[in-house]
Amino acid sequence: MTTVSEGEAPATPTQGPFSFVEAEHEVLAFWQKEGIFEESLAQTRDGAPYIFYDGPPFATGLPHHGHLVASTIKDIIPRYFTMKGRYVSRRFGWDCHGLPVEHEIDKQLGLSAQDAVEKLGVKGYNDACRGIVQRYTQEWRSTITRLGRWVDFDHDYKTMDPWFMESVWWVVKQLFDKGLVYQGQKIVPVSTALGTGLSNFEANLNYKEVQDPAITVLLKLCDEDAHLAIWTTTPWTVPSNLAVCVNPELSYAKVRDSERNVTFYLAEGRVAAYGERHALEVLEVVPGSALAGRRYEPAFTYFEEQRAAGAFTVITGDYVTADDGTGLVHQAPAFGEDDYNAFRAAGLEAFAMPVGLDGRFDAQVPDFAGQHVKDADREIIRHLKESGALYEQDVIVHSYPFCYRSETPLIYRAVPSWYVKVEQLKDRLLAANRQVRWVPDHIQEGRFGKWLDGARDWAISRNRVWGTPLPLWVNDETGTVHCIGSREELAALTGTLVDDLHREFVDDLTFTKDGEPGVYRRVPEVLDCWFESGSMPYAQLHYPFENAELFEQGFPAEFIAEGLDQTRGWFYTLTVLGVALFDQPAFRNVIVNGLVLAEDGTKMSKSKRNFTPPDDLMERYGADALRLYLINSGLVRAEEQRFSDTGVRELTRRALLPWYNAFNFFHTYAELDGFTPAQLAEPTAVLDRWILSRLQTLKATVGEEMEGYRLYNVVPRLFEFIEELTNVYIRYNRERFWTEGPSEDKTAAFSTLYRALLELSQTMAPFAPFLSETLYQRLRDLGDRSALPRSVHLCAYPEAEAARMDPRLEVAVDRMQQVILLGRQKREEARLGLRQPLAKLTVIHRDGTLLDDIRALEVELARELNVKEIAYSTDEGAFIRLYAKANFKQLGRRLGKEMKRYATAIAALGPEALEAFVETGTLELEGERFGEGDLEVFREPQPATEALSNRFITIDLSTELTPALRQEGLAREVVNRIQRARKDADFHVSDRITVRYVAEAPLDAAIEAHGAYIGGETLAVALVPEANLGEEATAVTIDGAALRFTLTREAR
RNA sequence: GCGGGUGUAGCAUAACUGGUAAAUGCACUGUUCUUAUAAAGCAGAGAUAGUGAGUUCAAGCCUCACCACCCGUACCA
Repeated sequence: MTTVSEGEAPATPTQGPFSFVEAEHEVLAFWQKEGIFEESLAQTRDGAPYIFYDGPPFATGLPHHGHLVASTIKDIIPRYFTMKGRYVSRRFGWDCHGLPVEHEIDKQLGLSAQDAVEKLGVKGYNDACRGIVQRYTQEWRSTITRLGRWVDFDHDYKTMDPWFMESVWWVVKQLFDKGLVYQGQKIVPVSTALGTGLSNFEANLNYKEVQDPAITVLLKLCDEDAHLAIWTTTPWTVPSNLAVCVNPELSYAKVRDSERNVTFYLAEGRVAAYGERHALEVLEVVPGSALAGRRYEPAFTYFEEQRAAGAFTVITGDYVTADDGTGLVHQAPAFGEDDYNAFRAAGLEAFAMPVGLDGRFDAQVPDFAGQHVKDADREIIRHLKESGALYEQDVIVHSYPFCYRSETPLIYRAVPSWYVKVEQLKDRLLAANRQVRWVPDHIQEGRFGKWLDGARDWAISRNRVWGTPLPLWVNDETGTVHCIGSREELAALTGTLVDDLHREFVDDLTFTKDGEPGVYRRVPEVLDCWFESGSMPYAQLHYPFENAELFEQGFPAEFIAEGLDQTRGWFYTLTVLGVALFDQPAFRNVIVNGLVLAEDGTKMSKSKRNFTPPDDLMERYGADALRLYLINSGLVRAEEQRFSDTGVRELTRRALLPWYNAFNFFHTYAELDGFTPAQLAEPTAVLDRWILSRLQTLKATVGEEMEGYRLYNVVPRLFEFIEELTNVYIRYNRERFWTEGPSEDKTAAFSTLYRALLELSQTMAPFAPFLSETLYQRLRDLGDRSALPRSVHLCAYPEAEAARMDPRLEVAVDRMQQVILLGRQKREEARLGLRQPLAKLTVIHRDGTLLDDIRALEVELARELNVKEIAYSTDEGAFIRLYAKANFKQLGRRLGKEMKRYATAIAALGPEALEAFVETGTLELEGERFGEGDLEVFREPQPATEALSNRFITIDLSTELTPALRQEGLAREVVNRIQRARKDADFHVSDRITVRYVAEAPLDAAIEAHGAYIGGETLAVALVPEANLGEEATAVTIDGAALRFTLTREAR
């Protein structure tokens, strides 16, 4: 064993504690000052393009944890492929239109959208929206940049840019020309207080338990003296009743109520329920199909003219059940989506819409005109009672959606709407989806595939103001629709060339066509903002007006990444438009991230303050730690995850800190020794070759995982490598770096550690871009700076080198570590601390080559286990016995049902049979022949030996203590106590001391015998026995013997 | 209600095409250690794998049912 026996102990690094956060800020400044991002693009400009689409976030809020996850992914993949030589342009996008912005305005003004537009005008309203859209851009830019994401903010795209909007118009026209656009009615939740339709999402925000009337109404059949019994909780829709729906598969009973003297039909399954309150006699049971097509008289006569269009007929629908009500469903197609769909399915044209967006009846229903529908319920019920149509009146408690802003009940109501025929595209959508690699893959057939499977036509129009106007002009006489696909076309038709396409610029533009009566006027709607984000691949390039070549090269995109919530959002709209326009998916690879929850498992919520804001987090732990934490979680495969600040800290502790410390160790001694990369030498030492082999494995596996977009497999590999680098390589090799004067071995050690640290920084650069850069720069500073690129991010991604791989060596080191484990175990059993030297360790394995490999690691082994001598033996028989287990995987396939029997027989095999098997490699047992690999042979110690083994290797450690060993152990204990006292006294590591002591036997003899050793270890110039030590002396007990001593610092 | 996902030690996570002592980190208990480390090393204890059934020589993994949680969708007469 070598120790630093004389001279100065190497100085510890002089800098204060390393601050990851500060270092990251320095790196950010460096990147910016030197234009490294731009350089990385310039450098790869001629490489194969790797197209990445950035999904635009809404510009109305600040970035939250979910954005950090997506941004981390969106940074890692592009950085990786850039280092692979691909040209990865990245521009940031902003989603500017849509409800959130309008809500902000409405909130500011305290007005409903309708009132606000009335007050400000379309132009004023849009100007207000425009004004707030960019409110948070600076915060976004700073947070995203702080996270280390490289993306071009200066050449961003905004969905409100006129050129972007023009491409969106072009997209609409493509669909229009393909006959995929039509007008229909969409049943939407309407807030009558705000006078506007809401999205389903908004409607879902505020459900309440309420009481509503539930009435049963009888409708007289035309061809029979009987009625149809319908049940509804919205009496106000009864005046608009146009049909009754039955399930053709259900049985319906014709019953007679003798008290009321009335006959009616209801589902057979509901007879019992109604029978509880009425005396009912079943006259006849018929299938629903028998009722289909029959006509009846409506309860109100306001829409008599609709009879010609097929109204007041019994239609059929599968959705009808006999779970509640009467099993006959009242149909008001203007007020229910099911109703509307059933009407379309039945091919009925009839339609009645007597209610305005304010929820009031209009003149079509004179009896209730001007009344709000909810207020009219009572009077309608009274009318029905008076006419005798009301059979039963009840109250039901159910959950019902309320407007989340005005707290009034929502109503469902038809709004004329423009649609894209998605259903017609379904097969092609599914085919396109099959060409996409999803991470995680279950989304392809699961969530997303199922969503496509159930796709409905897409309502793309919104009755809003702030958005891209729907480019449809309708002839006010003929009803002919003209779709405009560019500013130029608009100019050609209207004579006005506009710079902006928002409503205030195009609403008033009209045109006529030769030989056609009437004037073409624009429809009032704007586009669903999802249509715009779906158009992003084309519109961000202003395709086809500009960049046609660039676009065609880069479509579909190689890669996108967004949250699971985009299944119905961006993923969907991208796919629909990609298929509609080009019959292709819009992206080839997609990583879907999951929802970030607060630490308590609930949603992150600003009001609950159950999370640390992203910026604070990064200033406390650093962005690298955060990035690694995020990608080491289920978040990068669409699983939800509780976010824990301590988890981020943990990443620092487990990965970044040991990594930095490994570097710091290297750097300290490299500087002292003047090591430069110019001296780089090929190592020969076993552990050198070993750690470099492990480095190759790291590079190979990380590369593989990245090609499969499995970010979640990277950090575990990093942990492994860091662990081996610090706790094996450096720990076992420390002394090689301490030795004084030049030596080949020292140069090899420096070379190895340099190479490992340099390539580690390159391998980790996409994931932990800051620390990688910091360490890379400091490694680069050691030698000729021009020999390496200016930034780690300008390096080529390192590839595994086959020549440096040495699997056999990796096994040997693994076995050595097992020997160390076994040795410590043995010491533990014998209650012998590591400070007590032991005489001899014997490593036992029948394979002499393996023992030779281990012999190469003898120095390290002896030091780690504190033994004087190491012996090797291939004579396993003397120490252990063999036992065997069947290799289930291999044999199970061959033996099938016989497996169990043979497994038992194999387990019962004696040592002799196994010796023979190991010798010859074959074995015959109950008529079955077993070869190499069929059995797994394990070792266990012979009873009555001191040996210890695990499944792979065996040791024998002599635990006998000679007086000499004992004395040496005591000397080490003394060293330990003196060192602790030095530390307590705050002496510098290089301070010389004098020790005065008084010791009982046998300590006194040990100190005398090993005085030189003790002095060397503790830097004591003298060890002086001193009988009269003062009170202040340190008193300790070693092995029952007392020792008192004082330390005096020598003048330097 | 419907569709999808998840359920592994106190907590957070892992395991190749089903293959036989269920892995890791934190926390816990014990222990060791001054010369890179905001410490670290080693050992130990702790899991009826949500519950129940099925398929199989063999199930944490496949199938079915149920339960719980999450997401989406619908709330409808």
